[in-house]
Amino acid sequence: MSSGATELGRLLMAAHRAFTQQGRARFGEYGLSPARVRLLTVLHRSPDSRMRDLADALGVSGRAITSVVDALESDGLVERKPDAGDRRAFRLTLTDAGLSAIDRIADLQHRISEEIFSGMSAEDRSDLARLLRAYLDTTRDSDAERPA
Amino acid sequence: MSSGATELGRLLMAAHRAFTQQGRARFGEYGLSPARVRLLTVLHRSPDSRMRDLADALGVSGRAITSVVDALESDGLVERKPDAGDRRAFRLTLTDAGLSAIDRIADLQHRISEEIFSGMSAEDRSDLARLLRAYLDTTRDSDAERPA
DNA sequence: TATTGTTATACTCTATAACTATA
DNA sequence: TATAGTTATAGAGTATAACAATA
Repeated sequence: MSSGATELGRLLMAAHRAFTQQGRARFGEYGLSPARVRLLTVLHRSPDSRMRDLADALGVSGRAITSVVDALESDGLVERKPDAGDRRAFRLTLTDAGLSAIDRIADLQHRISEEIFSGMSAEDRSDLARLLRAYLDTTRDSDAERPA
Repeated sequence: MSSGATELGRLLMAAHRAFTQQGRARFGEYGLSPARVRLLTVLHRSPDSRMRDLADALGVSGRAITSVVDALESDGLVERKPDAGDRRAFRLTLTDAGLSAIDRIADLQHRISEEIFSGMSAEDRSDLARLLRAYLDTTRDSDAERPA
């Protein structure tokens, strides 16, 4: 079954596309693009992160972080604050509006996901989640081996 | 377990990201961006498509198709040919170089997928493929109900 | 010297709107 | 009138490279 893996890749791409095309419009109503949602989510999990660390966590260039943070800051969702121990760096914090955005994101993710996965049985959903987690674990390992 | 669906959405996003970040660089070496790969693949499955039909199949605007086709045509991978029955329209065909690109795409997808999913057992991989297919079936149904 | 974050610049992908040529 | 595809224009997201300030 040598084409199994190829098929998996295609399925993963197709599933992602189906999922995001449903969600993009809903998030867009609140000015929440995928890149902004990802940065806010990571920042919420790791408060007071430096921009450099966010770039690493998100797997993008430092330049990309500047753009997204500029946009989020001008929308009042995050704030740059000087790093006490390193005057080159900024610490990012979520404003109250940013925390509200986090709530809205969680709510939207919940509702959209419920809608979108409602056609699958509970068992299939939990199996799918388990297998995706297993996949992510293996890629994280191979990433570590391949620091490039 | 009301957060199961939310978790699934996040996992799907993360898995897609892990997958594409591995593949993007490899495809990029051949000038094959995601949008170009998708168009070539759809065109290969539906030869002599009109641009309008490609836009619908890919779920993007007509404008986006013009850009991608311009790029592919200037790289010599596709050709615009007049539609015999409708002088407003073009039929797209893959050139020999385009067919070679299709072969390269298949080969790369195969190799990358093998690498990336090699950490999972054969059983987990086939289960994951089955569940992704099940998910895609349900979204295709709900798309049909929601022609928007 | 190395690192943090910025500015400068450019590319891909996408969108809407106005337009031309046809249907 | 409606449709196929284009040009004009714009915006998000990303990248590399050169730079400033700091480590």
